[in-house]
Amino acid sequence: MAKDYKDTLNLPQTAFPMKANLTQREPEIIAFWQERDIYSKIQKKNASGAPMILHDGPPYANGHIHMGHVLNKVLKDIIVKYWSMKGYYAPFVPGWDCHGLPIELQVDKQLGKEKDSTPVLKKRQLCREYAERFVQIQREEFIRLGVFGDWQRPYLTMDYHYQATIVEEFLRFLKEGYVYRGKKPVHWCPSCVTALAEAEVEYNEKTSPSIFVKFRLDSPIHPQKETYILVWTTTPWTLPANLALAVNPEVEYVAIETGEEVYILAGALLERLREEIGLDGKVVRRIPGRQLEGLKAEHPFLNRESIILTADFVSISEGTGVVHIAPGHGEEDYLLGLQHSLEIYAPVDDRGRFTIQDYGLRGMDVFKANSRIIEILKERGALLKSSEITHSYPHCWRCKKPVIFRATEQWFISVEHNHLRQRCLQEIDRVRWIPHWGRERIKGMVSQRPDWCISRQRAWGVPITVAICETCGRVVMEDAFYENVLQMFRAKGADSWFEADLKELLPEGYRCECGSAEFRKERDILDVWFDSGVSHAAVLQKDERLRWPSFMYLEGSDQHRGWFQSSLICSVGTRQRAPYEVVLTHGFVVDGEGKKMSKSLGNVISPEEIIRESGAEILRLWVSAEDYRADVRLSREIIKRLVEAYRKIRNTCRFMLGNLYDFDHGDYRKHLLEIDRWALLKLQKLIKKVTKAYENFDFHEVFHRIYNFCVVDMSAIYLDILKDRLYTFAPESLERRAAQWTVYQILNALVRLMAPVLSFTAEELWQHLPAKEKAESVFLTDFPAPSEEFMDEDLERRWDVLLQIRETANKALEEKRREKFIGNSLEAKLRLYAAEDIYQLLQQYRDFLPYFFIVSQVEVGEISEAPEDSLRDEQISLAVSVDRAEGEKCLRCWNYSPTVGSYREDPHLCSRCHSVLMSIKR
RNA sequence: GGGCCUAUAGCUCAGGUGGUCAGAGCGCGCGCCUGAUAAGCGCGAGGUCGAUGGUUCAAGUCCAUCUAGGCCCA
Repeated sequence: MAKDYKDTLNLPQTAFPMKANLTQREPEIIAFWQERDIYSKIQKKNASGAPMILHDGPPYANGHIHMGHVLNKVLKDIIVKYWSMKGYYAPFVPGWDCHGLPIELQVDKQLGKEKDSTPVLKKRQLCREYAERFVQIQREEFIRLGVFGDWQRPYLTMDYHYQATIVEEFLRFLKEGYVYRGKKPVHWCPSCVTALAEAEVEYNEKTSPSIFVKFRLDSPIHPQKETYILVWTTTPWTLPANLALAVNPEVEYVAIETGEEVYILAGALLERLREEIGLDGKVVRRIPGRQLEGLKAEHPFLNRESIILTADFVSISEGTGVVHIAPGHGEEDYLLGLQHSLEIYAPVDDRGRFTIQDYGLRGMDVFKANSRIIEILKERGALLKSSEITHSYPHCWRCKKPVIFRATEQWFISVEHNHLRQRCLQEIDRVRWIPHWGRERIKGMVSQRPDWCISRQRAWGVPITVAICETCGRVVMEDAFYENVLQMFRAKGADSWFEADLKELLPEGYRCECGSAEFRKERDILDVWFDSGVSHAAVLQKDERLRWPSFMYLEGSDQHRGWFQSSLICSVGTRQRAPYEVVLTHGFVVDGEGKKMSKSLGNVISPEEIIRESGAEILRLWVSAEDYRADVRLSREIIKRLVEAYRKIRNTCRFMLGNLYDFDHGDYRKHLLEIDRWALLKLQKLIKKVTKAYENFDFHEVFHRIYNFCVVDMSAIYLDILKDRLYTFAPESLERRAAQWTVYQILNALVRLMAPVLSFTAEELWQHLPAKEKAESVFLTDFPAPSEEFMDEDLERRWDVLLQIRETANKALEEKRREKFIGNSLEAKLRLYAAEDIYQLLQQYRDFLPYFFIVSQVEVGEISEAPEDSLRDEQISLAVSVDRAEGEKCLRCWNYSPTVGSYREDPHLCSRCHSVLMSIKR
C-alpha cells in the first residue's frame, strides 16, 4: 500500500460555505448592518466628502412592492453604495407618497355603506392609518432587498411639516400669479364624483354608439334642395352641448346630391361612407375646407346655431371629416372654443346627469341618455345611421367605470404665466438625461401640455388653503392670513384646515376689497402630483441630511410625465431651476417574451417568491445583469441562469478564500512569477472597466465584467494553474506566498468591486477575509483603484499569444482524451513545434510551460520537425502533438516524472515533492 | 391615432464614425477529473443580426416601410 500524501498538501480551508443559503443568511447580514449601524458610519465617514444626492422618488404607500419597485430601489442602491465607497457624501433618504385617491378608495371600500356618512376628518384618519401601514410594510420589504438608507427617518408626504411645505409652495405659486380658477373640461368620474388627473385615467375597451348626424346649413348650396353637413360621433350625449362644427382647412370637401338633399363631407371619405352608411348620389361640387369656415348650421334638435370652424386636428382617417365641437366636453373642443370665444358649456352635473330640461333629459345619466338622444335625432330626421363600435375609451383607474369629459370649476397653475413653459424647456436642455432620448421625450410633453389642473374634489389630500369672499369671489391675498395657516399646519397638520374657523385665521376685522367680511374656505384638495412635485422643497431643501438641488432623480420612464415633470414645474416655477442635474430612467419589468406583467396573463413574478426561493441577492444580480435602458425581462429561466452565475462567482471567491487560510500577510510582490503579474494585470483592467461602468451607470457591464473575470481569467486559467503551486509547494515557500499574496490582492479588490451589487455576498466574504486589520464592513472601505505598477502592455501581448497556444494545446489534449490515450492532462507530455517569434517565446517560457498547460512535460521544437499527425494552428504557425508523459506518477503532486522511484524511503515521490517534504520535516 | 423607445445564438450581453463583426459567458451535447466535490477542467454543436425594400463596390452597422413589444398620450 502506497503512502497517502494528502495531508502533506496545502489544500484549501475555509469556513465560508459553498452553499449560500441566502434565504437564511441575508436576514442575518441585515441584522449585522443594523446592529453595527453601518449606514450611519458610512455617512459619518463621508461627511466632508463632496455631496452626491440621489433624491428618492416616493413610491405610493399602497400594496406590497413588486418587481418595478425592486428594479428602481436596487438601481438607486447600487449607485449610492458606489458613490459612498468613492468617498462622496451620498445619504439616501427614502420617501413615500401618502395622499391620494387610491388610498381613499381603499378606505371607502372598507367603510362600505358608511363611506358617505363618515365625517371627513374620520375618513382622513383612516387614510392616514392605511398609508402608515403600507409604509411599514414596504419599508421592511425594501430593507430586505439590502437597500441602504435612513429607514428610521424616511420622508412622508403626510408628515405635518411636509404638508405645511406643500401649502407653502402652493402659496408661492398663488402669490406669483400662476394660480387661477377656470372652467375647463377635465376627466370626470361620475361614479367617484371627482375630477381625475391624467395619471388617474386608464384606457380600456368600451362599446359606444357610432352615429352619423346631419346638420342643416343656413345657406344651402343648391337652389332647391336643403344642404346638410355630415358629422360622426361616438358620444351622442355631448350633442346637447354642441356649439360648433370643425373642418380641416387643408382638406377637400365634396357636396353630393341625392334624391332630395345635398350632403357635405370630406372627399377622401366618400367611398368608404357610400358603403358604410349607404350614401348615394353624385358629387356636384368640391369645396376646400377653408371655404366652409364661418358658415352656420342648425343644431339638429335644439334651437341654436352651430358655427363652422377650421382646425388642424380634424382628421380624415375616420368619420366624415367634420367634427362636432362641444367646448365643455373635450380638450381640443375646449381649446378651439377658447380661440373663438365660445362658451365652455357643459349641461351635466357632478354625477353625470343632464341639467337641461329639453326633451325630458334633466336628471338622466349621460351614458343612458345616448339612446334617448339617438331617438330624438331619429324623430327629427337628423340621423343617417346608428350602430355600435368598440374602441379604447378612458376609464377611472380605481372604479374602472367609463369617465366623461366635463367642464367644471377647477384650480389651475398656468404654464404660460411668466413664461414658465419656456423656462422649463430651457432647464430640460441643461439637465443631463440618461438615456439621452429622455430629453426629447419630456420636451415633447412639456411643450404640449395644458395648464396644470391642481384641484381634486376628494377628502384625502392637502387642501387648497384659500379663503374666498362670499360676495365677490375674490381670493384673499393677505400675508398674515397665510402665515397663520402655515403655523397651524406645522403644528397640527392638514386636518386642521377642515375644522379651522376662518375668523381666527384672518386678521381681526379683515374685509375684502369689496367690503364684505364673509368668507368661505376652499374645500378642494391638491393633486397628489403637487405633493410629490414639491419634495425638492420639503425634503432636499429642508432636511439637514440633504442638499438642494439634488444631483440625480432616478425613476421609471413613465415619470417623464409624472414626477420628473411635476418636480420640474414646481422647482422652476418658484426657484428658477430644475431640482436635479441628471435624470436617469429605466424601463419596465416585462416577462420572458417582452410582454407586460399582468394578473390576467398570469405571468407575474413577485419579489417575495424570488427572495423565498433564491434570495434577494439574486434579485440584485438580476437588476445589474439587465440593461435597464430598455424594458427589463424577467422569467424563470433568467433567474435560473442568474442563480448559476451567482454560484460561480461565489465559488470562485470561496476558492480564493480557502487558499488564504495560512497566508502570513507579508509583502511578496518582489517574488511574483510572471503569471501572477498577468493575473494582477487582468485585475487592474477589471478595476478600470468596472469603475468606468459604474461611472456611466452601465451596471450590466459591471456584472458581465466581474462574471467573465471569475469564469475565464480566474477559474479556468489562473486558479486552475495555481493549484499545483498552492497545494504542493512548501507552505512558506516564496513561490506559494507570492501566489497567496496575488490571490489576496485579487480577492480583496473583487469583493469591493462587487459590493454595490452583490452586497450580501461581499459583506459575507469580507467578514471571512483574513487580515491583520480591516474595516468593520466592506462598505466602510474605499472602492478599489487600479495600480499602474501592474499595467504591463508587453506582458499582456506575450500572454495573449501564450493563451492562444494554450487553446490549441487543449484541443490536442482533448483529441487524445477522446482516443483514450490520456485521461488527466498530467498524463501527457506536450510537444510544441513553432517558428520564429513563437518559437522564441516558447523557449523563453520553457520551464513554466508544463504548469501553464497543466501537463507533466513540454518539449519545444522547430515547426519543420512537426510530425504529420500533429494538430496545427494555422493562424500562428504552430503544431502540437501529444505523447504519454515520461516516468511514473508522483503520488503527491500527481505529475509524471522520471525522478519518481529515486528515493528508497519514498519510492512514489518525484524529486520536487521529495525536497518539499524534506524541507517541511526540517 | 400621436410622441418616445426596443428587437444580435435557448438566456444575459459585446459589436466607435458601414468594409475578418457574426462575438463572449452561461445553458445544451460529449468527455476528463475526483486534492474548489450538490465543485473544477476541456472540446463541440447553436444565429439568413425581427421582416421587407432601398442607398452603397460593401450594411446588425445608413434610409424607408412593415411586424412584434414597452412607456406615455389621445
